[in-house]
Amino acid sequence: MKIVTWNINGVRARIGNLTHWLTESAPDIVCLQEIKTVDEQFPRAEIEALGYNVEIHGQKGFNGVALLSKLRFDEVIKGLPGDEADEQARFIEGVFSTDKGALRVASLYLPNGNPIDDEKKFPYKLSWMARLERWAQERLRLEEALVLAGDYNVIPEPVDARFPENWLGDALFQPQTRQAFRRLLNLGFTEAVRAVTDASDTYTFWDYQAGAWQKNNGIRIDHLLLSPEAANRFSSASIEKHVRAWEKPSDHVPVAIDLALLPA
DNA sequence: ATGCCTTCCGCGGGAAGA
Repeated sequence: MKIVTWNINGVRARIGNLTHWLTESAPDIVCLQEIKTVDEQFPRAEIEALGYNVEIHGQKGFNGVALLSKLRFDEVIKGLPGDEADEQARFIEGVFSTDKGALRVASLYLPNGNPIDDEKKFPYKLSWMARLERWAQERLRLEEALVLAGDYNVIPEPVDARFPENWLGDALFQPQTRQAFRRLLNLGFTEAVRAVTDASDTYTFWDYQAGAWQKNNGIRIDHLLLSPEAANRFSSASIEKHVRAWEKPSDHVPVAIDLALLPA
């Protein structure tokens, strides 16, 4: 079963790219981030026509996440618990039936957090990460195959940036950010890409500006975290980098994994 | 580092992104 995360940077602006990519890549489950639309304006019909079920947690103008799945949804939960006042649409989870039992997949869009001296933005990022850790701790107790995928806005290690020195003052590479990410991992997750390669040049994002793509000035910030039950079924991961060279690309590319699971 | 692009909203630049 192929599961992919992709920050699409506007699903309405990118619907042609998305349908082309779905046909080419043939994922079973897709975690989308930054759909930048309310549910009612999501281009549902074009995606359903390709055989996908669609669940959306949208928001006007920015943020917004979605799950696309060839499997039927047994359950859908929208929003990350822990702060009733948080109105930003950054989290959706779906549960599916497989030949090996339940599979839970979450699509997350972790706050950017810049600038770090803003009185709200970086604290919001860190508190969101703390909420995510609590959520993960609870979900891991279920002992399900769990894939926690999305745009984490975290550069985990220096090797995950072409020019790490450029990111020292950035929320994506702060010691507190990296520590919170390690705390999450240390609950018992396997980070899929780093489980199969320690290579540099495994980036998932290239800025639109200053010819970042042409210069390969990239960072790795889109991650898939696997519970032990998912990691035991995990065989491969790949970054679908060629999509960044398409016309009107997102600044992120799809990151895919394969799990030895079949629809029930 | 900033904002060299790009999206969104909505009609004119402003917010947001990373």
